[in-house]
Amino acid sequence: MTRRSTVGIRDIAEEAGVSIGTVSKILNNRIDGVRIGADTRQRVTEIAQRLGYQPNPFASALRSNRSGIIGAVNLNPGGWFMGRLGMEVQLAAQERGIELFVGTVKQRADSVEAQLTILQGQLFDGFVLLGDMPNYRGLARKLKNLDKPFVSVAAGTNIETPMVHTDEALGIKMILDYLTGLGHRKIAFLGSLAWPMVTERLRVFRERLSTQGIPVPDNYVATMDNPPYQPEEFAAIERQHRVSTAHTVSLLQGANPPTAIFCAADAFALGALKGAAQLGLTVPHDVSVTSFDGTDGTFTCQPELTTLRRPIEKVAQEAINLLLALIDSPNDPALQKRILVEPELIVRESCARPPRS
Amino acid sequence: MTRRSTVGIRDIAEEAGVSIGTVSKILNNRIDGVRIGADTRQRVTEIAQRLGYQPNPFASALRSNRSGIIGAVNLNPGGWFMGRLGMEVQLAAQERGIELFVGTVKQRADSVEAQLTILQGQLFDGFVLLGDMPNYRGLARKLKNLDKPFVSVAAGTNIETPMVHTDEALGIKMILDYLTGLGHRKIAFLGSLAWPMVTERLRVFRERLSTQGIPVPDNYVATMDNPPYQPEEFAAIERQHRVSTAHTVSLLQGANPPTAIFCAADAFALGALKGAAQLGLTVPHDVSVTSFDGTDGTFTCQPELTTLRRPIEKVAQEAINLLLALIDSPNDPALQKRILVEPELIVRESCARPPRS
DNA sequence: ATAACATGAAAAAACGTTTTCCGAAAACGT
DNA sequence: ACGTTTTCGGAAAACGTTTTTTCATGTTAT
Repeated sequence: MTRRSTVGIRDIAEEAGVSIGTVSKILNNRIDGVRIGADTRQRVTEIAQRLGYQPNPFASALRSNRSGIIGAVNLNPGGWFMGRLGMEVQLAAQERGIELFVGTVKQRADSVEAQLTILQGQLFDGFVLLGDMPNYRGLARKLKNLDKPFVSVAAGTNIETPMVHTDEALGIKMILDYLTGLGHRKIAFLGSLAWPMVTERLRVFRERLSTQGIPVPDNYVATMDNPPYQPEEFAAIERQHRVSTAHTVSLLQGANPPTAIFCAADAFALGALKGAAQLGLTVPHDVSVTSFDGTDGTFTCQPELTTLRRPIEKVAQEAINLLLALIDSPNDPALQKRILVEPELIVRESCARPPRS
Repeated sequence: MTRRSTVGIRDIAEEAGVSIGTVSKILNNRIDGVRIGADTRQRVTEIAQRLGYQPNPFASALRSNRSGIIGAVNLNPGGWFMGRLGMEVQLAAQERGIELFVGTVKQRADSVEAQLTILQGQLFDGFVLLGDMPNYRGLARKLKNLDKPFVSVAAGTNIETPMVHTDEALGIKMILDYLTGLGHRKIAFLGSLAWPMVTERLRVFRERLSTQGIPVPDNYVATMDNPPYQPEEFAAIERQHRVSTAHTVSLLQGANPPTAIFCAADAFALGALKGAAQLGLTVPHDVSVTSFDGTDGTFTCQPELTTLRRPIEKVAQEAINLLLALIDSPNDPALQKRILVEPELIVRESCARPPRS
């Protein structure tokens, strides 16, 4: 019994007494053009089953020019939200029976370039680009030249490519309405401008409050970094935490301290909690804190954070759906769209009415 | 100017006036058998460069039977540590110039089987299996039948395959010595036995304390679940948190409460922190808490946790190194080894001398 | 001077599929 | 009965590499 390396289409053909072409057509459910008798179809599928046939993905991809694999590049895999998003996107692809190859990008710009090289290889039928980075627009332009379908997911920058994102403007409005509804008028912003996305959040934050006639003094905007982009910033959770703690301390110690702190991501909110604690202040009694994203860290802390949860599974599913549609019909103008999914406000323990001073 | 779909080896050959076989040999740095003149070599590489040649991975893999891609199956991608490990393993592979395909497994047993099907396809040259699961041994046996090189990473179960893992026995000893050094004699264990790994930690915990003559009463062992395995348990961070909070409360309210709580993973330690807080107790003044893994959540909390950090980057690198070696020489008996990497005790704020009662 | 060998490169045979093209037989219409 | 379709399926070409085999040229040893 010579151990044949693997069972191939050839073996099935032999066993069934048909040609390999026929087997291929049957196994791929080809309906176009040529038809196959029900009985042969039955017999062949049965034999393939019995022999435990596993198609050789390389031969198949080589000939058909479709790999059945899609790629993902995560621009910030170390972040809590983005790390999770990578996983969910994978799950979503799996659900649809598709292989998804996640490429993790290191925190250096040249690494993104390296990933691009990979994408240039014809390994993928298409890909998703997860997250945000400075000069996202430039990156997107390069990707477009690859002319392979891709969708941008959770990118702050607005570009003219298919994308799915949380409706952040709505989310910010939800948080702010909640806060003002509690009576807050002195609301500070805490975040890092190293991400374009946070810059955008700050813009919407200001805009929304100004339409409500609520002033945002400059010293209420506590940002960790000004552009230009510091590459090492990315994913440095610990540094984010330390700096936001310090910022919170000075925010609350300054003149005319805010009664609520709007944090642009979960990691900042945990910093705010710690900063308040260091001053001996109680959240939410002395100051309210909200976070943005709603990752696991928002309920393992004390007090548990009121947060705007980005519906990460939904985002992932929409992204995969859109990409697969795009792969099927790359030129369908109806698919050149933005999908916005609604976030959810999760009210927990970190907000209360402002203290009457 | 007809737009040729992609530039191939054929174009290079034409341009250089050599045969495609020659081009292939040059581009792959083949030294065995046939030699190539230095001048042609030079010329061909130069042309390949200029034309921006990207090899077709499918053609290459089809003929050579090596894809240059390795796979990873993460058995618990939702966990803080394991989620991170998946990313690091990928980074480590990237560092070595290898593509790594991470397969995320959903929290159901049949999903693991599904992943196996993928692995059975000849897509990968080898793979790493990340993490732990009930009946790991059975899984490993099936994987062995695939006869493709693989290494087990961070698996609690001891099997006879190449593996890399943290030296957990050492780590537990480090924590326990630290705790007893502070004067603790009443040390409780908090964790979930849904993972075989935690069961093993409990065993070592008991063993070590017993050699020190320190008793571990049954009510000091607070485990979330008894086997058999509850599939949904996996990755359910929130539930872990809630239950460990409750366990801590009863631990500390019971008769003869412990003065220190050894938590078998970070998520449990955050639960312990919250449980203590709910009783109005202060950590570390009233009770000490240690955690295991040292993921990001251990410093964003209050007080910051003293933890045993598993050196995740090191583990990932060793795993990739071992796997690549194994792919090169699958039968080298010297590679059938276990690699243990040393953990690190990070002392922060959550431990102190026991209160004198 | 001739056999033996080394060197450099061309030619051709894989690799396992998918796809295109073609033909035999059966079914159908007049 | 004779063309004309339809139905089912075989034969063979492609896909872009890698690998093996073969073939010219020198070059050295006898």
